[in-house]
Amino acid sequence: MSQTIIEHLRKEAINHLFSLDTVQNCWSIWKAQIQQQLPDLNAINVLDLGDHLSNVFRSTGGNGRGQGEVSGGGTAWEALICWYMNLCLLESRTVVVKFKKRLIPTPIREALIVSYGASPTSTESDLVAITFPEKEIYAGNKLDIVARDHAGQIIPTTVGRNRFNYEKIIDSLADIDFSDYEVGVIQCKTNWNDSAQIPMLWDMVYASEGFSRNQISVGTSAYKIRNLRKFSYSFVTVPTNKGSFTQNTLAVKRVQNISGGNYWGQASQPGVVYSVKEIFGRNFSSSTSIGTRATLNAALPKLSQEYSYFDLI
DNA sequence: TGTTATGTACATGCGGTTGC
DNA sequence: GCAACCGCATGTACATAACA
Repeated sequence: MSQTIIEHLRKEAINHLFSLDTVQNCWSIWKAQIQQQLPDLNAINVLDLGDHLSNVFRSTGGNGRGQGEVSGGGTAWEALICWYMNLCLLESRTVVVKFKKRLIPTPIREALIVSYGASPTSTESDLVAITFPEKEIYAGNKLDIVARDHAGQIIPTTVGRNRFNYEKIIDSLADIDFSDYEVGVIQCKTNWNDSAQIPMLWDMVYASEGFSRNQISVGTSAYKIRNLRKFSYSFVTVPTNKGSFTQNTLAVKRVQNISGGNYWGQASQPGVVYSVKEIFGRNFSSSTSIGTRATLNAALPKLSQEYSYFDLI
């Protein structure tokens, strides 16, 4: 079956999620919760899952790998958001990847590196949303892609036992088309208190692109985020901590103005926080020419076959 | 002025990833 | 396969504001 390089990456990204112990332990419970919210499988219902993700996440609270007891629970939240976003973005040009070196094109990874003096500090291991250019090569069969390395040699499309040569090819394509790529970093946190200053500060650093006096720099000489078509930084929280969230809460103020916006897994609260389902319209509107809803409606019937790796049906 | 309520910051221990 | 490193969540201590 033919597959685009974009859908190849999406499948790899989702398979990676399911390989995590944390996800495996939670998935059967989450799946039941998610299916409850989908009486009928259509784009509106799938997108509206965003209003219920916090409840889905909390449903695995008490069974040993609880978000309350075990540190590292943030992994579970990140994975859930990653799964949800990729489902909603099916067949669009945007893929959300939980930070894994092998899956992120090198040029993009380098553009996100923040250096403090001589030491590079990579961005934290959060989600990276990559919107690929609207070009023929990304829409066709991945095995038909003709890409060349720095020496001008054609890169073979498969290596080893017929494995798609993803890393080499995507590095080459991302290098050539760098200025047509859009990148969104999505910082996931389960709580919403002082930790909100982390995304706030990172957003400032990225927005400033470094402070020469303090030898802080963003990206490498070859790849800068300002050369991307678009860059955004977003914050998505559950949140697990108690408390009221109003326009005046410090934690809210901290993330209210970050470039990609702030979201949670519940219904939007005007002036305070958006439901995570709004992230598509706000940050990834260019990912499809006919709109997220229409694209998704066309893709959903294939969920039981071609896209069975989502393990929803 | 003393007490209570609210909000913010810190310290600890553990899981996941990456490099060797 | 192993070990080191990095980032995460929670509980609690601390600071300040509100109130009697």
